[in-house]
Amino acid sequence: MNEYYNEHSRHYVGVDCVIFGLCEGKLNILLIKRKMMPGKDRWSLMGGFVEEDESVDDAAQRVLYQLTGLENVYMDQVGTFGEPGRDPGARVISVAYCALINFDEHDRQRVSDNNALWVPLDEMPTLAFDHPQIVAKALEWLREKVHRRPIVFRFLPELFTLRQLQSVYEAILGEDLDKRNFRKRIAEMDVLENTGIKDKRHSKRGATLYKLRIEN
Amino acid sequence: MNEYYNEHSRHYVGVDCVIFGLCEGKLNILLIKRKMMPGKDRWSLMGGFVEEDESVDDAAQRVLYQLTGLENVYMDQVGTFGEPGRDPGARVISVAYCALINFDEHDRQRVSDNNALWVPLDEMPTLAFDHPQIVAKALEWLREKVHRRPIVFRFLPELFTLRQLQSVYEAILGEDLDKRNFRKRIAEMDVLENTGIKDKRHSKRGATLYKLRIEN
DNA sequence: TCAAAAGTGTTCAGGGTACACCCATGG
DNA sequence: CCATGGGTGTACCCTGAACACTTTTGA
Repeated sequence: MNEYYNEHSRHYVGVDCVIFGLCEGKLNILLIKRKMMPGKDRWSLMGGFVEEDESVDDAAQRVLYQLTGLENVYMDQVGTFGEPGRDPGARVISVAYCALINFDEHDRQRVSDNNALWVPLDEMPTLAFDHPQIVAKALEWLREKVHRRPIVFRFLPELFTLRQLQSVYEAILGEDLDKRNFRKRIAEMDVLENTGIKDKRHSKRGATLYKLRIEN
Repeated sequence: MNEYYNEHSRHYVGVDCVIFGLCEGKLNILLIKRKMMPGKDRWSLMGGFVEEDESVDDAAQRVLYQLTGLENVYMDQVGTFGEPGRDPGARVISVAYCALINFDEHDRQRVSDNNALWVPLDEMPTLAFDHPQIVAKALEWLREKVHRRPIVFRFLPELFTLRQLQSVYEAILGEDLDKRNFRKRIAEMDVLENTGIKDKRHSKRGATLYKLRIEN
């Protein structure tokens, strides 16, 4: 390390995770009620700091693991937030990440240990700091991405019915979709494999269970 | 500041600017030849550090100003790069920004003072560090954004002809466009104002000069 | 008068949307 | 035998792509 670097300031760098999951047919977000200052008792995103020899992406994965017990989850950056006053406790530059997880696979014990709660998007409380902007940006990112990439499967179990899949899209986009058009579009995507198994939990006839073809 | 923060590491945070401009009908990028280690004598993006009470966005604007003399330029984040080894000199987490500038308005003196050069995209040398990935991401960002927002006007002077505008799109997208379809699409965008002035520098008949309507 | 760039509409194909009925089965 | 959710095809519209000729005027 040479003088060139020493002239400059160093900063705390954080990651904040916008964690989405599907619960009872609604898009939910995982929030924590802060136990510490700053922002004590206010709702916020789960965050953490980037440590010495850790990449920023790894820090996000670590924070997600800590809260949900999930590893190797698909996460994407939604933006970096670097206003000097954004965290009233200290200058923290934060990189925001978005994660899509399968609600049924996460570790509920960890969630409650972290004082966290799943909240439907339409009942979201006002968040601390600049977290409202972060969530807004994450949602925008999600709605745009959904049109281009088969990412919604992250919300579902390995096997799922077309009705379930449609519900996920409807929850994300916030609008009802036409069943026939939806199925046609999915078929054109050509990413599903019919398992031949029927799920009779929700109908007498039984709905075909599909899974995502491996390459996706 | 409390103990909660003190347990964590602090990092140098940088900004790297991918600066695009249009020169002789080609999309160019502004690169510097590094005068210092690490990466001495190699080509790279113009960068800088985020200082104590400066927002990350402001740091990017400052770096852009230093190199081009331009202020209040439209810049957008293209991503944050945080692998521990990305800068061999020290751990630097870098936020990459993309700027679209009007080539004719920039300060050439500053560019040469900074040992910088405009390079057409198709003649770009191999860049130092992870800058090749940064540029790739910026280009992807630009090509996608162009479809959705009227941003290409940033490359042009206040008054411009439709032919000029079409050339900008062609340079960005890397393909020729149909003149009539192009004009129809632009008309539908409904963001241009006909000034009634003719530019006779390139044709005897003269091409109508347009300008962007203020609200955009 | 001609070379050189500006300007202008129509046709066609493909994708997206609207829409209604039969199927299988458990109770 | 019927209520419940699963599954399927067609007609229309609109957007995006292909395509060629007339206008103006300085040299």
